[in-house]
Amino acid sequence: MNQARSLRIYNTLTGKKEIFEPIVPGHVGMYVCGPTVYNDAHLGNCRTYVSFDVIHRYFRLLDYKVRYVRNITDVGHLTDDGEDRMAKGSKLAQLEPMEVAQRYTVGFHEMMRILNTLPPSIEPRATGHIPEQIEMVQDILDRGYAYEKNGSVYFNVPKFAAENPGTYGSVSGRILEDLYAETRELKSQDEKEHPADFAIWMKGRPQDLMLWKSPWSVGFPGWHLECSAMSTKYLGKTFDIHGGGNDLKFPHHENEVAQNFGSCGCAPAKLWMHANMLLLNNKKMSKSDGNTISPAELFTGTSQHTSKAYSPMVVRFFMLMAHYRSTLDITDEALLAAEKGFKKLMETNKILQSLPVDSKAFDGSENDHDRAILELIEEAYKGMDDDFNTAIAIASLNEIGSYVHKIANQQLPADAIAPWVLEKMKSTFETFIFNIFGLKDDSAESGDDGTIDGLMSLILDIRNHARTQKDWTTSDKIRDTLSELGIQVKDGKEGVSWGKA
RNA sequence: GGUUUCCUGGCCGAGCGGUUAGGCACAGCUCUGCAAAAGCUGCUACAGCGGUUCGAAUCCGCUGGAAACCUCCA
Repeated sequence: MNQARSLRIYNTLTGKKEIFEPIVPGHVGMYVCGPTVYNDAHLGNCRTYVSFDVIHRYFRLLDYKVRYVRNITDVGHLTDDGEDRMAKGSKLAQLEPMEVAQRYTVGFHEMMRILNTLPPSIEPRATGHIPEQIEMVQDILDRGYAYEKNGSVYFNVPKFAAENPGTYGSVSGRILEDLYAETRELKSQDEKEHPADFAIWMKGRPQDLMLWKSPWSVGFPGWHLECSAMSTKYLGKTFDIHGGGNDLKFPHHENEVAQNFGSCGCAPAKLWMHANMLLLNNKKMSKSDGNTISPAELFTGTSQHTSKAYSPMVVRFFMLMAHYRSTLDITDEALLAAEKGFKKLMETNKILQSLPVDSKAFDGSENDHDRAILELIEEAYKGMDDDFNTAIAIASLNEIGSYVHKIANQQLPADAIAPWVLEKMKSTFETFIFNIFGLKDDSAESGDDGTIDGLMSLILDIRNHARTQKDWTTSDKIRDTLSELGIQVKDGKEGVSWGKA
């Protein structure tokens, strides 16, 4: 696998798929907006990070050196009542703000681990980059795109937009005139010269808990500044990809672009990627309005919205069945279908890997089956090349799986497929399932050291013996009892196997 | 109110002008002591109405429905 493949990625800035061309050949710099750690990660967050995890993994598969930066925001986001989120969380729980941040950061990491996402290369925290943010505020002031009022500093949107045509609104598609018309008089905007302006430094009030010294006041950085400052620090002024959830387009990403542009005169990212929302009850999942399922509820089956528990890998697979730019509706039926599909794919892979390869029969020949399979393999990669279309890739694997079963069931002779093609099928499955999709077999976990396998093989041995004696009472009792325990006995042509139902 | 997106078979979901996407469910068959598992076969849909085109789910217009953003959210 190499970078010769032509990768097309949808760019929010242009509204089109573009051929990906890295700024530095062989390298990818990618920044993804991370979570604000003031409460538990919810499933919507997970979908975005799973999406970017697959993107990260695919770049790596293509042999790019990826620097993947995903921040932790542990300061600076105000709630609608004007209170800092971190402060609010800490007051409720009688904790230091950093205790709140720490608790939920740990929880977030744990969730990312459970969902088998690779860690980012750098995970900077907003509170660890206050000097960088102050510096950026100063740069913006120096370039004349901000003004100070009573110790707070505001970004001057109209001036910036007028002097830099085509920048403000490039991410969200918003037209400044509409913003003017629409921005009604909201509370506490008295200091702003224009309603579209936004704070890049806020003077602290007595009730604020997280405060830093700056040339303008003792206060804290603005809502969007940390991403601008940290992406610049670790990826440079202009880098390849900036990603995040769809709901961050405005105002967060729009203002980020303005800040970066305003401080250095250049665009931060060439390519902006946005993952779409996870839906529940046909509405966006949202922690603020309670329309949400926590991952824990999903994994334990305690949500009112689901009939049973779904494993993290089933949830991950469910997410991959849809394209990252589509909204995805979470329903019990859809999860059930994903669970079946996931188990079948994993089972198919097991069977495939156990098929013997007759290496001496290599003669470079191809028949129709071979060509069809090679075509399907190519389609799986083409799907990924086309804006990371995991749905296409999964469909292709399923079709290849059909050949696997036909051979395993001897509906197709073992030599119907050339050995080298069979080898390629094996490696393709391994690559896609584990390296690209980031799935893992979680059916057999529970820290078992082979005891269960041994017991099962003994039990199935006894059953088999009973069957040869035509002792159906005994053999059926074994099968039925195991079934009650959630273990399914599978009688195949090649012998008996078992799995958790 | 403004901006934008979406509307695909029983369900989920690809699709970006011309082939059956795929999965789940369902039905029939094969295998099997019975069953399950597995396989095979079937199930051909694109909100409605117009238009462009040799040809449209795919492009354009209108109508209807839904959602997102415009305020913190992935």
